Amino acid sequence: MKNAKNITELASWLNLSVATVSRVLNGKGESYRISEATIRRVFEAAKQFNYSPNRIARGLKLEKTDTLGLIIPDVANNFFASIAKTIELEARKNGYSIILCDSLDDETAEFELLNLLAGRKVDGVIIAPVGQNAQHVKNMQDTGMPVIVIDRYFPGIPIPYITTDNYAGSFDAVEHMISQGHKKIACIQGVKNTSPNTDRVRGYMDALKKHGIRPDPSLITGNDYGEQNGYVSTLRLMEPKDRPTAILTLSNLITLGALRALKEKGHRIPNDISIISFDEQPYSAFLECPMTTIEQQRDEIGTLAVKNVLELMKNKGTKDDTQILIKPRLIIRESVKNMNT
Amino acid sequence: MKNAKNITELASWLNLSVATVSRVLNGKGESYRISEATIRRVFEAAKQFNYSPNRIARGLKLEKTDTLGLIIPDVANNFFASIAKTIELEARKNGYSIILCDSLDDETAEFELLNLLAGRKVDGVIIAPVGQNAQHVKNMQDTGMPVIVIDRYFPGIPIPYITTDNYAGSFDAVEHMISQGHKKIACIQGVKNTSPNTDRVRGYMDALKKHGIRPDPSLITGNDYGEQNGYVSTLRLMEPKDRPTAILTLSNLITLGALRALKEKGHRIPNDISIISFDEQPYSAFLECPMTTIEQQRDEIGTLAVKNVLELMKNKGTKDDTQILIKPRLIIRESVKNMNT
DNA sequence: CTGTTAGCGCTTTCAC
DNA sequence: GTGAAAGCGCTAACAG
Repeated sequence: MKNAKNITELASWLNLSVATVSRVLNGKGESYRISEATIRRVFEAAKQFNYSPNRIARGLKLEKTDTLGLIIPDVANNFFASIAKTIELEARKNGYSIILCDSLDDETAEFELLNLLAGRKVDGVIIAPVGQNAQHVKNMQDTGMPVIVIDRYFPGIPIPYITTDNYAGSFDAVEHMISQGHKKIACIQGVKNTSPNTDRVRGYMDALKKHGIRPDPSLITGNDYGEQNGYVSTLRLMEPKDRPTAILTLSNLITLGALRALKEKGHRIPNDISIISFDEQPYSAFLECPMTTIEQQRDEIGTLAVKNVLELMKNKGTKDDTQILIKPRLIIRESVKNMNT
Repeated sequence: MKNAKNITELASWLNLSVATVSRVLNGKGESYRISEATIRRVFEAAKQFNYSPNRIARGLKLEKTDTLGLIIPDVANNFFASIAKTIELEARKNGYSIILCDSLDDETAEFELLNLLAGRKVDGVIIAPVGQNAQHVKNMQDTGMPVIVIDRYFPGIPIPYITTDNYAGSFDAVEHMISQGHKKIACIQGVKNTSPNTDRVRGYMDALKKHGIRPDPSLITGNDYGEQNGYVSTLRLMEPKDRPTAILTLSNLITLGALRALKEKGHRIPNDISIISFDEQPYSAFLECPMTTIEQQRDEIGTLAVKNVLELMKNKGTKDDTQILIKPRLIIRESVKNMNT
C-alpha cells in the first residue's frame, strides 16, 4: 500500500481534479452536489493511501494555522503546567494545537516569543505575562492578534484577562489566621507592581485592618516569586525575638524556600510558626505539617482562556472586555496553629 | 509607522525585487554580492515596517517548519513538565518551536496525536510513549519522520531512545534498603510490559537475589503509574501482620497514593514502613518524613532528546541507533529506617 | 549585482 | 457534477 503525498497525486490516481477531491475531503461534497459514488471513491482512496492534507499549505491559503501560542513563565512549575495541560486539551478538542513557550520569567524573552508567535502565524495567543510592562502584549493585540492574558491583568490597559481573585484569596487566608488568634502576621511577596502581588498584598492588609490590626510594613517583605526569596525572607523574618506568629507566602516557590529556611533553623510548623501558602501542590497534604493552601482553579482558568481566545478569533475586530476573576479556594489543613486555646 | 505585511509590499516600497529582499533578509546578501547600500536599506526598511516573514509560506516552500512535536503522557506531572521545559528551551536555542501534546496516558490518543503532528509537518518528534505497543511510533518513523523516544524503549524495535537506567535506579535503591537491614521489601509497580517498569522490577529483584533474598511475587503488586494504584496497593500491602518493612514505589504518583494510604491508616514513615520513591519532586525534602528518592536526570534527557532529533534531521535517511541510558541518582534522606541498630 | 518567474499544496471562484 | 486556474508568501533556479 503506497502513500499519497499530496492531493494532486490522489486526484490523478482517482482521475478527478484536485478541486473535486478537495471539496469532498472538506465535507463540501453534498453542497457541491458531487455524486455519491465519487464521494465514496475519494474517501476510500484517501484512507487507502493514508493521505493527510498538508496543513501548512492549507494554512497559507486560508490564512489560519489552527494553532495557538501559549507563553508561560515556567513550564516546570506545577501551577503553570496544570494550566498548560488544560489549555492543550481544551484547544485540541476545538481543532487547535499549542505552541508552547517558556519565558523563563524574563521580559525580554517574552517579547521575543511574542514576535516568534506572530511570525508563526498562530491564530491567537494565551499569555501569562511576567513583567510590569504590558506594552509588547498590547502591541501584539493591536496588530489584530487575539490575545488573552491569564494569571494577571494590567490595570487600565484593555486586554482581556482571566485570573484568580487574588485579593479574595489573601483576604480569606488572613481572616482564617486571625480567627485562630494570630495578630502578628507577615507576608512574603512576589514581584511588586504586578497585579497578583498587588492584589494579594491588598487582601492581606485589608483583612488585617478589618480586624483592627495595623499592617506593619516591616512584616511585608520579599520581591519575587522564587524559592530563594522565600528562603532569605523567612530567615530574616524569624530572626527577631518578637517575630511573627504566622506567614502568608505568595507563591509555591516562596513556600518551598520558606520550608527550607525553617527546616534549616529547626523551626517547626505550626508550633513555632504558622503558614498559609498560595497554590495547592500535589504534595501539600503530605508535608511535615499538612499545608493550608489557597488553591487557584487552574482548570477553570485554562478552560476559560481557550474559550475566550476562540471567541475573540470568531469576532475579530470587535472589542472584547472580558475580565474574569475566579475565586480561589482556601484548603484548611494543619499549618495554622490555634492560638486561642 | 505602517507595517509591511509581506515581502512583496516591502520590496515594492524599496523599489527592489522580492528576490533581492529575500536574499538580504536571509543573510545571503554577501554571497550574492548585493551592494552594501542595498543591504542596509533593506534591513532598515524591514525594521522600520516591523516586517517579519511569514513562516508558513516559508515552510511550504522549504518543506520544513522549524517545529518539533512533543508528546508526553501528562503535562501536569512534574517529571514530564520538567523534561518539556528543557526540550522547549533547547529547541528554541536551535530555532525550533514545540507543539505540545498531552496523550493523557492513552494509546489511542497518542496514535491520533502522531497523525496530527504528521499533518502539521513537524520536522521531528520527541515522544514519551504510553503503551506497550510501538507500531504506530515505528510507522511514523518509517515515513521518514525523525523520531526520538524518551522515558522508555521498545526492546527489539530500532527506534532511537533516551531514557533513565531504570534497572540501576531500582538496584541501588534496594541495595540501600538492604544495607539498612531490610529483608521484606515490597514493590508497587507501574504498567507491566513497559520498559521502565520491567527494568525497575528487574533491578529490584536482582538486588534482592544478590543479597540472598528470594523475591516474593506477592510483594510485587500494582499495575499502573497512577495515584490510585499507589493507594490501593499500599493498603493491601500493609494489611497482614507479617507485612513488608519497606516499599519501593515506581512513580511519583504511586508514591502520592501510598502517602495517602499510610496517612489514612496512621502508619508513619520510616518507623512503621520505609519507602524509596522513583522521581524527585520539589517537595520531596519537606514531606512529613523527608523522602529518599531516585532522581532521574530530566535535564539531560531533555537536552539529549533535542540534540538527537536535530542530528536525525540532518542525517535523514541514515540509520541511527542511539540508545542512551542515563544513570539516575539516589538521594538519600530519611524515609528508610535503619533496622541494624 | 539584481530581476523574473516557477512552484511548494491547498482552496475557491468562475466556467461549463 | 466537475474542472481549470489563480493565488496565498516565500525561495531559488535561471537569466541577464
